[in-house]
Parts: sequence; structure tokens; C-alpha cells
Amino acid sequence: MKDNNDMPGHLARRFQQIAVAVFLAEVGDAGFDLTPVQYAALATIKANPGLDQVTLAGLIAYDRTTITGVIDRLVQKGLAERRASSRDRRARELEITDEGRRTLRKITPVVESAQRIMLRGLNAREGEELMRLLRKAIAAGNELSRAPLRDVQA
Amino acid sequence: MKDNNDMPGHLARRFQQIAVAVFLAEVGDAGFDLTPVQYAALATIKANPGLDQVTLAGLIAYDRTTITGVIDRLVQKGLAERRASSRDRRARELEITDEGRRTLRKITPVVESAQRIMLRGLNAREGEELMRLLRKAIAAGNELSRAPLRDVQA
DNA sequence: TACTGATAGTCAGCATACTGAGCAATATCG
DNA sequence: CGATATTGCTCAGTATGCTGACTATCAGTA
Repeated sequence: MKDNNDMPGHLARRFQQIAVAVFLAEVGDAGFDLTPVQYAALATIKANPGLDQVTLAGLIAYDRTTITGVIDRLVQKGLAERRASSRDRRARELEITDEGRRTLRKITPVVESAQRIMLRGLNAREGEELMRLLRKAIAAGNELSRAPLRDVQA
Repeated sequence: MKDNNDMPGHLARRFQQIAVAVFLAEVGDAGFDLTPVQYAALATIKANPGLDQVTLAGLIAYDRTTITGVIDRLVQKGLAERRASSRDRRARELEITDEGRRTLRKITPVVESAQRIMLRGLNAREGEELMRLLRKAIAAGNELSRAPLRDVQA
């Protein structure tokens, strides 16, 4: 009988579970109410002003049906805006607000600190190696999930 | 601006996303309707007949509030039974059914095959190293999530 | 231009996961 | 023994994530 600790699937879930808990604890302690998904979306909107929801989803590998709710909550918190696109009436253009910019600026060092805490059991070399192997495994499996990572095309 | 690919948290989410998708695809193709959580719970019940829900949760690092619903669905599918404990009237004793045993027997090779697919971008040595590093990071962060792994005490 | 297919977004439904609260039962200790 | 704390489980509420379906719009083409 194979042990859970020999199952990459189990280890993946467990590591992610800890990563989310660390993120929420650090961000919450700093006085913010933002989930990992919301942070990733907000940072990506800031880096790509005016992008539409499908492009955003592709850049951070979320399902487009999940993005709808995430944007709803960012808008409701006053951190982002969703407006109709002039070029394509189906699409929504996303913008970060000043409040969103302020939040992002204050929260980014906290998020980076959280990343270090997730790896606190590993030394620097091991942390790098873990990320390298994860990147490699993810690249090979990218198309296997419904929400693969998509580059922006020029 | 730190790239997503330098964030262990992002990589963790992405790898887990792929792992779940692979699991569901393989299990579904084999004709079964069982989620990763349900599989882990069922296998653990079989290995520890009569255990209660809190012990089960600790063995596979789930929150006890999540386990309630998971067991509901296993019972509803006829794969497990939940009965009142005689020793402690608060607790429920969990048992696998014959149907659950049959399902588990047929599904286990499929699950193991899914584990290999998740790592298909890595060679054997890299796969082992990834699992070693994940185990190490998880051990150091075990207490940081609300649902830490708990060994059974004698 | 009319038809066909693809695309952007939303929605309903289901299954994790979590927080926090509550109830019932058990354990502990003065 | 009785008050208190703890434990096992459930529930309400919220937020991912997914499948599948639907509407509106756009793009390509006969």
C-alpha cells in the first residue's frame, strides 16, 4: 500500500494548503483582507492595464468562470474597475484604482515575506531547486488543466 | 516586479491544479466518479477500520469541517458507512463497504498511474528530488495550516 | 450578405477548504 | 460530586475551482 508521502498529488495539495494558510496569515496580520487569487489578479491588472478577463485568466492560469467572481470582489472592495471595451462589446477592460495601487504597494513586501516562510524548511539552494522542479513539471502538464497558462501574444 | 514563476505559492497552486485535473481525468476515463479527497479518505478508512472523523482528518491533513461533507458523499455513494461509536457517543465510527473495497481495488492502479503522469516532465531522479523537497517543506510548515497532519497515537 | 463557427462573459450546480459558532458528550480537577 | 474545560461533530457563511450551458458578439467565408 503506497504511502501518502509517496504521492505527488498528496504532497502538492499539502504544500498548497500550507502556502495559502501562510499567505492569509501574513496578509491578515498586516491588516489586509486579500486572498492569493485576488492578489495575483490585482498585480496582473496593474502590470497590464486595460486587459480583458480572458487574457487575465490566461496570464495567471485561472479558469475564466472563476475570474468572474474574483473581479466581482475586487470591484466591490474598490480595488479594481470593470468597464465595457470600446473595441469589442463582448469584452470588459480591467483597470486598477488608486486604492488598489496603494494596497498593492503596501502588501507586496508582505507577500514576498510569505513566500519565504513557505520555504522555511529548506535552505536557499533547496528552495531554488524546488521551484525549478515545480516549473519543469508544470510546463509539461500545462495543457492538462482546463485553465492553462497563456502568454500574451503581440 | 517579481515574476509569478519565482513565487512558490503560485507554483504550488499551479502544480496542484494540474495534479487534480490529471487525477479526475484518469479516474473518469476509467469509469469512476471519485475525487482526490474522496479517494484519500476511502483508502484511509480501509487501512484504519472503525476510526473516527477527527482521526481520519488528522491522518490525511484535512479540516474536520471538510471531512463531514466528504463522508456524506462517500456514504451516499454506498462506499462507506458512518455509525455511532459505542465508546464515545459524540464520535462516529467509519467503515468501508464491500462496494467501497471493490472500487478501491479497481481504482488504485489508475491513481498510481495518475501520479506518474503528474511528473511526466521530470525524470525519475528529479521526481524523487521534488517529492523529497516537498516533504521537507511540508514538515516545516505542518503547524501553519488549520488542518495539520497528525499521527495516530498508540 | 447570410451562414457558420469561434469567442467573452455569465450563470447554475457541485465539491473542496476555510472561519467561527454552536450542541452534545466526555474528561479533568478542585 | 460538581463546575469547568475539552472534544467530536455539524452548520452557516464565504471563496476558490471546476463542468456544462447559455447569451451576445465578433470573425471568416461561401
